[in-house]
Amino acid sequence: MPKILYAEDQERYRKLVKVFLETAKFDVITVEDGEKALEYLSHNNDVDLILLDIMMPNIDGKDVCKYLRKTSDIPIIMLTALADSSNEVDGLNLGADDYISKPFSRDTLIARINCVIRRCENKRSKNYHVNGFEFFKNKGVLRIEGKEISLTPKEILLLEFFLNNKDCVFSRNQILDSVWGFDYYGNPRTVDTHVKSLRSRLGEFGQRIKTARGRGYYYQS
Amino acid sequence: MPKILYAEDQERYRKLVKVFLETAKFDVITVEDGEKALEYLSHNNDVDLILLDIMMPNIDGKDVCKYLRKTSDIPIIMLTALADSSNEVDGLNLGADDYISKPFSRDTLIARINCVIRRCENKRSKNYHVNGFEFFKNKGVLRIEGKEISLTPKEILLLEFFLNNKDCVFSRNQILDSVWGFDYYGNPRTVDTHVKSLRSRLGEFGQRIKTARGRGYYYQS
DNA sequence: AGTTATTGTGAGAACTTTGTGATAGATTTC
DNA sequence: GAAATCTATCACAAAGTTCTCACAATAACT
Repeated sequence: MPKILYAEDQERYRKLVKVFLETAKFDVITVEDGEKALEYLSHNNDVDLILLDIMMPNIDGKDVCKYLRKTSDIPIIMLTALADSSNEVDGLNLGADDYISKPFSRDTLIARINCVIRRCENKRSKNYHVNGFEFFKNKGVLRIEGKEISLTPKEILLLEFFLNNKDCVFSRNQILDSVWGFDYYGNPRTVDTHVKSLRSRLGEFGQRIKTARGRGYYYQS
Repeated sequence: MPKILYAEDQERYRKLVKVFLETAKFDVITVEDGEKALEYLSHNNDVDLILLDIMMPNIDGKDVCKYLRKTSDIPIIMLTALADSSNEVDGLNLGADDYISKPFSRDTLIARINCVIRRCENKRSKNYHVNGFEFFKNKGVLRIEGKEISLTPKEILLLEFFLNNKDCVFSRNQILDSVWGFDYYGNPRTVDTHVKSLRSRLGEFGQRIKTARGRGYYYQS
C-alpha cells in the first residue's frame, strides 16, 4: 500500500483528502505545516509520495520542495488555490513532479497521483552504463575504472543531456534551453566551460563529447 | 516566417495567442476545433508547428495528436487548463513534443515554441546514403569505407547542396546564392576552392563532382 | 602549335570559433 | 557566518576555417 505524506494547514482539506485517498487504497499521513513534514521525513524513509500545499505557516510548500530536492527525488505534487496559479512555473521549476489546483475532484487527484508514481518509478535511479563507464545519475557519480568521481549539479544535467541525445548535434543555445531552462538568458559560451569541466571529469572518455565546429557539441556513442 | 496552426475552442485564447505569436514573427492560422485542424492539414503541407488545446468539441486535442503521429513527425505542443484532469504524461505519451499548461505567459509560450522548433529541426535532419558512402548531415561527418571524416561547415553545406540537386549544373554564382546566401558578394572562384577540398575529402568519390566547363559544377549520381 | 579562356591547386593572410585559466559572485555546507 | 564549492563570465591563447591570389594545368578554338 503506497504511503503518502500530506502537508496542509486547512483542517477541512486534511480530512477530506485523507478519506479520498484511503478509499483509493493509499496509506495517508497528514501534517499541518511544512516544518512538521520535514520533521516526519527526517525520521521516516518509507514515504512514496508527498502532497504539498503551497501556502502554509512556518515553512511553506515551495521551501519544503526546494529543500527536499537537494537530496531526494521522491515524487512531489504541489497543491495550490487557483488564485495563485500564476506560480505554476515556479512550482515546477522547484522540481515538483506535478501541480494540481484547488478545488480538485477525487478522481483528478487519484489519477494524477497514480500517474506521478508510475512515472517516477522509471525516473528514479536511472543509471547509465555507457561503453566504458558508469553514471549514477541520482548520486551524481561517475565510476571509471573502479574510481568514483562526483560531479557538480550542472555537470550532472549536462552529462544526462548528452547521454539522452547521443550522436545528435546541439547548438550552445539549444543546450542552454534544455539544460539551463528555456528562460535562461546567459552567455552561450558558458556551455563551453561546462563541457570543458565535464570532459576533464570523464578523463579518457572526455573525447566522447565532440565539438561540431560552428554548430555545437554532441556525444558520440 | 514559421507557420503555426493553432486549434482552440475559446475565442478569447484564439485572439490573444494569435497576437502573441504574431508579435514574435510567426504566421498563425487559427481553427476552432480538432476536426477543422485536421481538415486544414489535409490540404496544407506548410505548417511548421501545431498548438493544440486538449479540450475541444468534435475531435479533441489528444485525438488530433494521436492521429497526426501515425503519419507525421511535425512538432506538436499541447495546451491544457490546470483544472483538466487529463494530464501531462498522457499528452506527452501521445507523441507531443511539449506541454504547456494554461495560463501561460507570452514569453513562456514563445520560448517553448522556439525550443521545440529547433529541437525538431535537428531530429528531422536527414542523413544521406549515397551509392558508395554515407553522409551524416547533422554531425557533418562522412563515412567512407568505415572511416569517419569530418567536414567543415561550408563543406557540409556544399555537399548537401550537391546531393539535393544531383545531375543538375549550377554556375558558380548560383552556388554562391544557394550555399553562401544571396547577400554574399565574393569572388566566384571561391567555389572552386571549396569544390577542391570537398573532392579531396570524398576521396575516390570526389570524381562524382563534375566540372561543366564554362557553366559550373554538378554532382553525378 | 599557338593563343585564349577556363579550371585546378598550393600557400597564406584574415577571420572565426573554441579551449582554457583566472576570477568574482552565488550558493551551499558546515 | 565563515569556509568551501559551484557557476558564469571574461580575456587571451590555440586551433580551425574561409577567402583570395598567383601561377600551373587543361581544354577549346583557330
